Amino acid sequence: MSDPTQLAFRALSDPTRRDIIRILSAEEKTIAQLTDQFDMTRAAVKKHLTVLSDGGLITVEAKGRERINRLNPQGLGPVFDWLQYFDRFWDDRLSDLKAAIEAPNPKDNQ
Amino acid sequence: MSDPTQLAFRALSDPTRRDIIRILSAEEKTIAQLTDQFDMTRAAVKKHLTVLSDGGLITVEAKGRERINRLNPQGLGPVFDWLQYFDRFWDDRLSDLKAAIEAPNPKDNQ
DNA sequence: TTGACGTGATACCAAAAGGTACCTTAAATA
DNA sequence: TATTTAAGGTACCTTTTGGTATCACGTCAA
Repeated sequence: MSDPTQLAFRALSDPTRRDIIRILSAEEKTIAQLTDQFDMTRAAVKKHLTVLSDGGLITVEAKGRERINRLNPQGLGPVFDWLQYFDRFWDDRLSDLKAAIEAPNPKDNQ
Repeated sequence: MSDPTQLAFRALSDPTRRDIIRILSAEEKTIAQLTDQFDMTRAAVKKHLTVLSDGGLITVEAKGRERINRLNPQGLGPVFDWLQYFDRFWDDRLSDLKAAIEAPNPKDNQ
């Protein structure tokens, strides 16, 4: 399966994965650090991270023996693209969001 | 399972269901009419409709022996609520969307 | 270099998801 | 009323998913 939209929606469909995303939105974490916050094994957390990575929602950087997991906000792009289809139901107000999302380098103010 | 956010994300996690939502955004349909547009049985389509209904994304009206399936745009509310958490990554521009979504009676212009 | 630690990979299991087949029920109509 | 047709319900099958257990590998530090 390689459709980015499907991969992103799938990644968001699990509550643990949504929690991980929230945690990573505050601070980058290693797998072990994330595991501390859940009642499951490291292997299970790592599987979720793989799904999130496949969905483009996080990036992983190997650093020594650790793996630093970071949120990739742009990964939500396909989700917003899809949702944007429903513009008409909200009077095109959703278009504003779409434009905002697509602005380059979301995190810095340009 | 009864968490509205989870039910909505789950409903969106399948490509067939997202297609159904798009179709219903153009026009209301019976189960049989929807089945015509997919390569699967009516029972399978009906299962997807049940998931969409559980997720609050569609409404179903019994009309004689038929069931009229309609899009319920407000059902996307919990999804936007969740996504809104990431405001800061887009400079609070996502807040505008949130406000738009939460305006009463989205479909009529008030 | 030895050991502890963080991770990757694999095998395995249970439950959920997506699908079909079949039967029943309800409504429109001849 | 009898027939046809659309829909619901249930049982069942297969694949995927979420989880554990276990072992191997690379890296850091004593």
